[in-house]
Amino acid sequence: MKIPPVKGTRDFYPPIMARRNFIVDGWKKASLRNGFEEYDGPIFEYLKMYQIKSGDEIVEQLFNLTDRGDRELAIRPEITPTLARMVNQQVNSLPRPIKWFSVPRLCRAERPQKGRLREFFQWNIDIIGIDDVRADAEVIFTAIDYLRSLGLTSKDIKAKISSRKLLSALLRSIGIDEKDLSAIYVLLDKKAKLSDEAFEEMLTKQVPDKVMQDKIKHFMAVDSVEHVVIENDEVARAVDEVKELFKLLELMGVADFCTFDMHIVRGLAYYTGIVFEIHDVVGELRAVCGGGRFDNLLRDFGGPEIAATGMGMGDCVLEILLEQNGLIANDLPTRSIDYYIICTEDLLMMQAISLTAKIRTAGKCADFSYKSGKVGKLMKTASELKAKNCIILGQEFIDGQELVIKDMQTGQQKQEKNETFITSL
RNA sequence: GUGAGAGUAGCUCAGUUGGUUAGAGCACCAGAUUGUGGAUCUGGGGGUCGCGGGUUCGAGCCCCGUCUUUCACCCCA
Repeated sequence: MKIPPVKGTRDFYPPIMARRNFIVDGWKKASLRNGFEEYDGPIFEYLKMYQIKSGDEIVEQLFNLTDRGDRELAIRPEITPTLARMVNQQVNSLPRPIKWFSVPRLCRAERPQKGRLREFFQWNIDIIGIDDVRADAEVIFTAIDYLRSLGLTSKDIKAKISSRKLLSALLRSIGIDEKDLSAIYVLLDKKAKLSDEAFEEMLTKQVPDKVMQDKIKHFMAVDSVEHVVIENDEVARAVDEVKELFKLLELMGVADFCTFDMHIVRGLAYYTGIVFEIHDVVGELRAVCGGGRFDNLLRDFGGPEIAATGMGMGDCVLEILLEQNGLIANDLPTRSIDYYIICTEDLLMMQAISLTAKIRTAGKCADFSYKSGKVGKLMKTASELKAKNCIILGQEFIDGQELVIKDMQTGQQKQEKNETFITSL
């Protein structure tokens, strides 16, 4: 019986696995050089954990199960709740700031489409315990640092940055009620995807007052934080914070990657301050990454009120972006063989295996051919395996324990006593 | 969950108005090649034409259903 792969999943054959490792290794390196420590949690959690922030609708988007003890569980669709749980558990003993990263495998039962699958990897970095835009700046910098290290430039990608605090202050300054804010956030978040007419219509439904509508459209059209009209102290403070953030990003040398964009709202309710998304400049892909400040998260998961900011970057959109820009090879090496051992006759096979084992024991990568025979054919195999060196056991070995060692790059070969070679490793 | 396109060898695809035993390139295996590598040539293996049903004397081709996939919508942590 032939069983097909499950919808929305990927099989990582060695060449594809090499690409995944290229991405994941880059994430880990970027995290570590920016001062983050790695953590991970279980691949499933209580279903309830994901309902706290997102409500019951989210259950349809989750892979959930009931275990034999009747526990309602779900495969993790994100790692932030796990992070909140883990930090809360040890909150009094963890040194601040907590700068943690993770590259979890996540599952969401959504319909697959371009840049979105049902199982994927997502790089998460979070800074907990710092109520200051310096932390937001560092999160944004780290994301850009990674993308830049792969060869993407400010002509390819932009970090669009805004502030929930600013938006909230502006909306309230024109008389929007606190309880209507989240509905308007959702609408504004969609604006880029809607036609002007459709947006107009939805806005009218949400905010019937024509004067208020115009005010919203007016401040949403602002293209620089410098041009925000200071309505009151609260707006002024929010503006100052955004200005400070841009100053820091300038200082960190990534200002050309960053732009202020009022339309970045993020659908998620839990953001409380700076929010940002990184997009391809062409704008045909969904966001490469998104994040922001969520100062209430730990409290919402039963912990103390501690400031937090972070971001997530999925591998699907990123891979498309890298592919489009020719920044990820499709023939990345799947292994690296230092020595490939071949022998011309079957009676040397035992010696070949013994030699291979000795090289491996010495810490070098070695492999041997299961077949003895024609040197030309076996060498072709060595070549296909991209072995750095090929060691031939033949007449020279029979006559005097001599190995023929060929450098596959230069084509030069030398002869060496078996014992001498092994001790030199 | 809604809508549209696609599905033929491991991969990329041909396949005539429906007509005998379904093809090519690449990949794989072997030989040419009895001690020196990415080439060339020759040969070989590999298919329930996604699956199920229907129309027909006859279906890879037409119709229906279903699964998968691609793209868009909903959603997007």
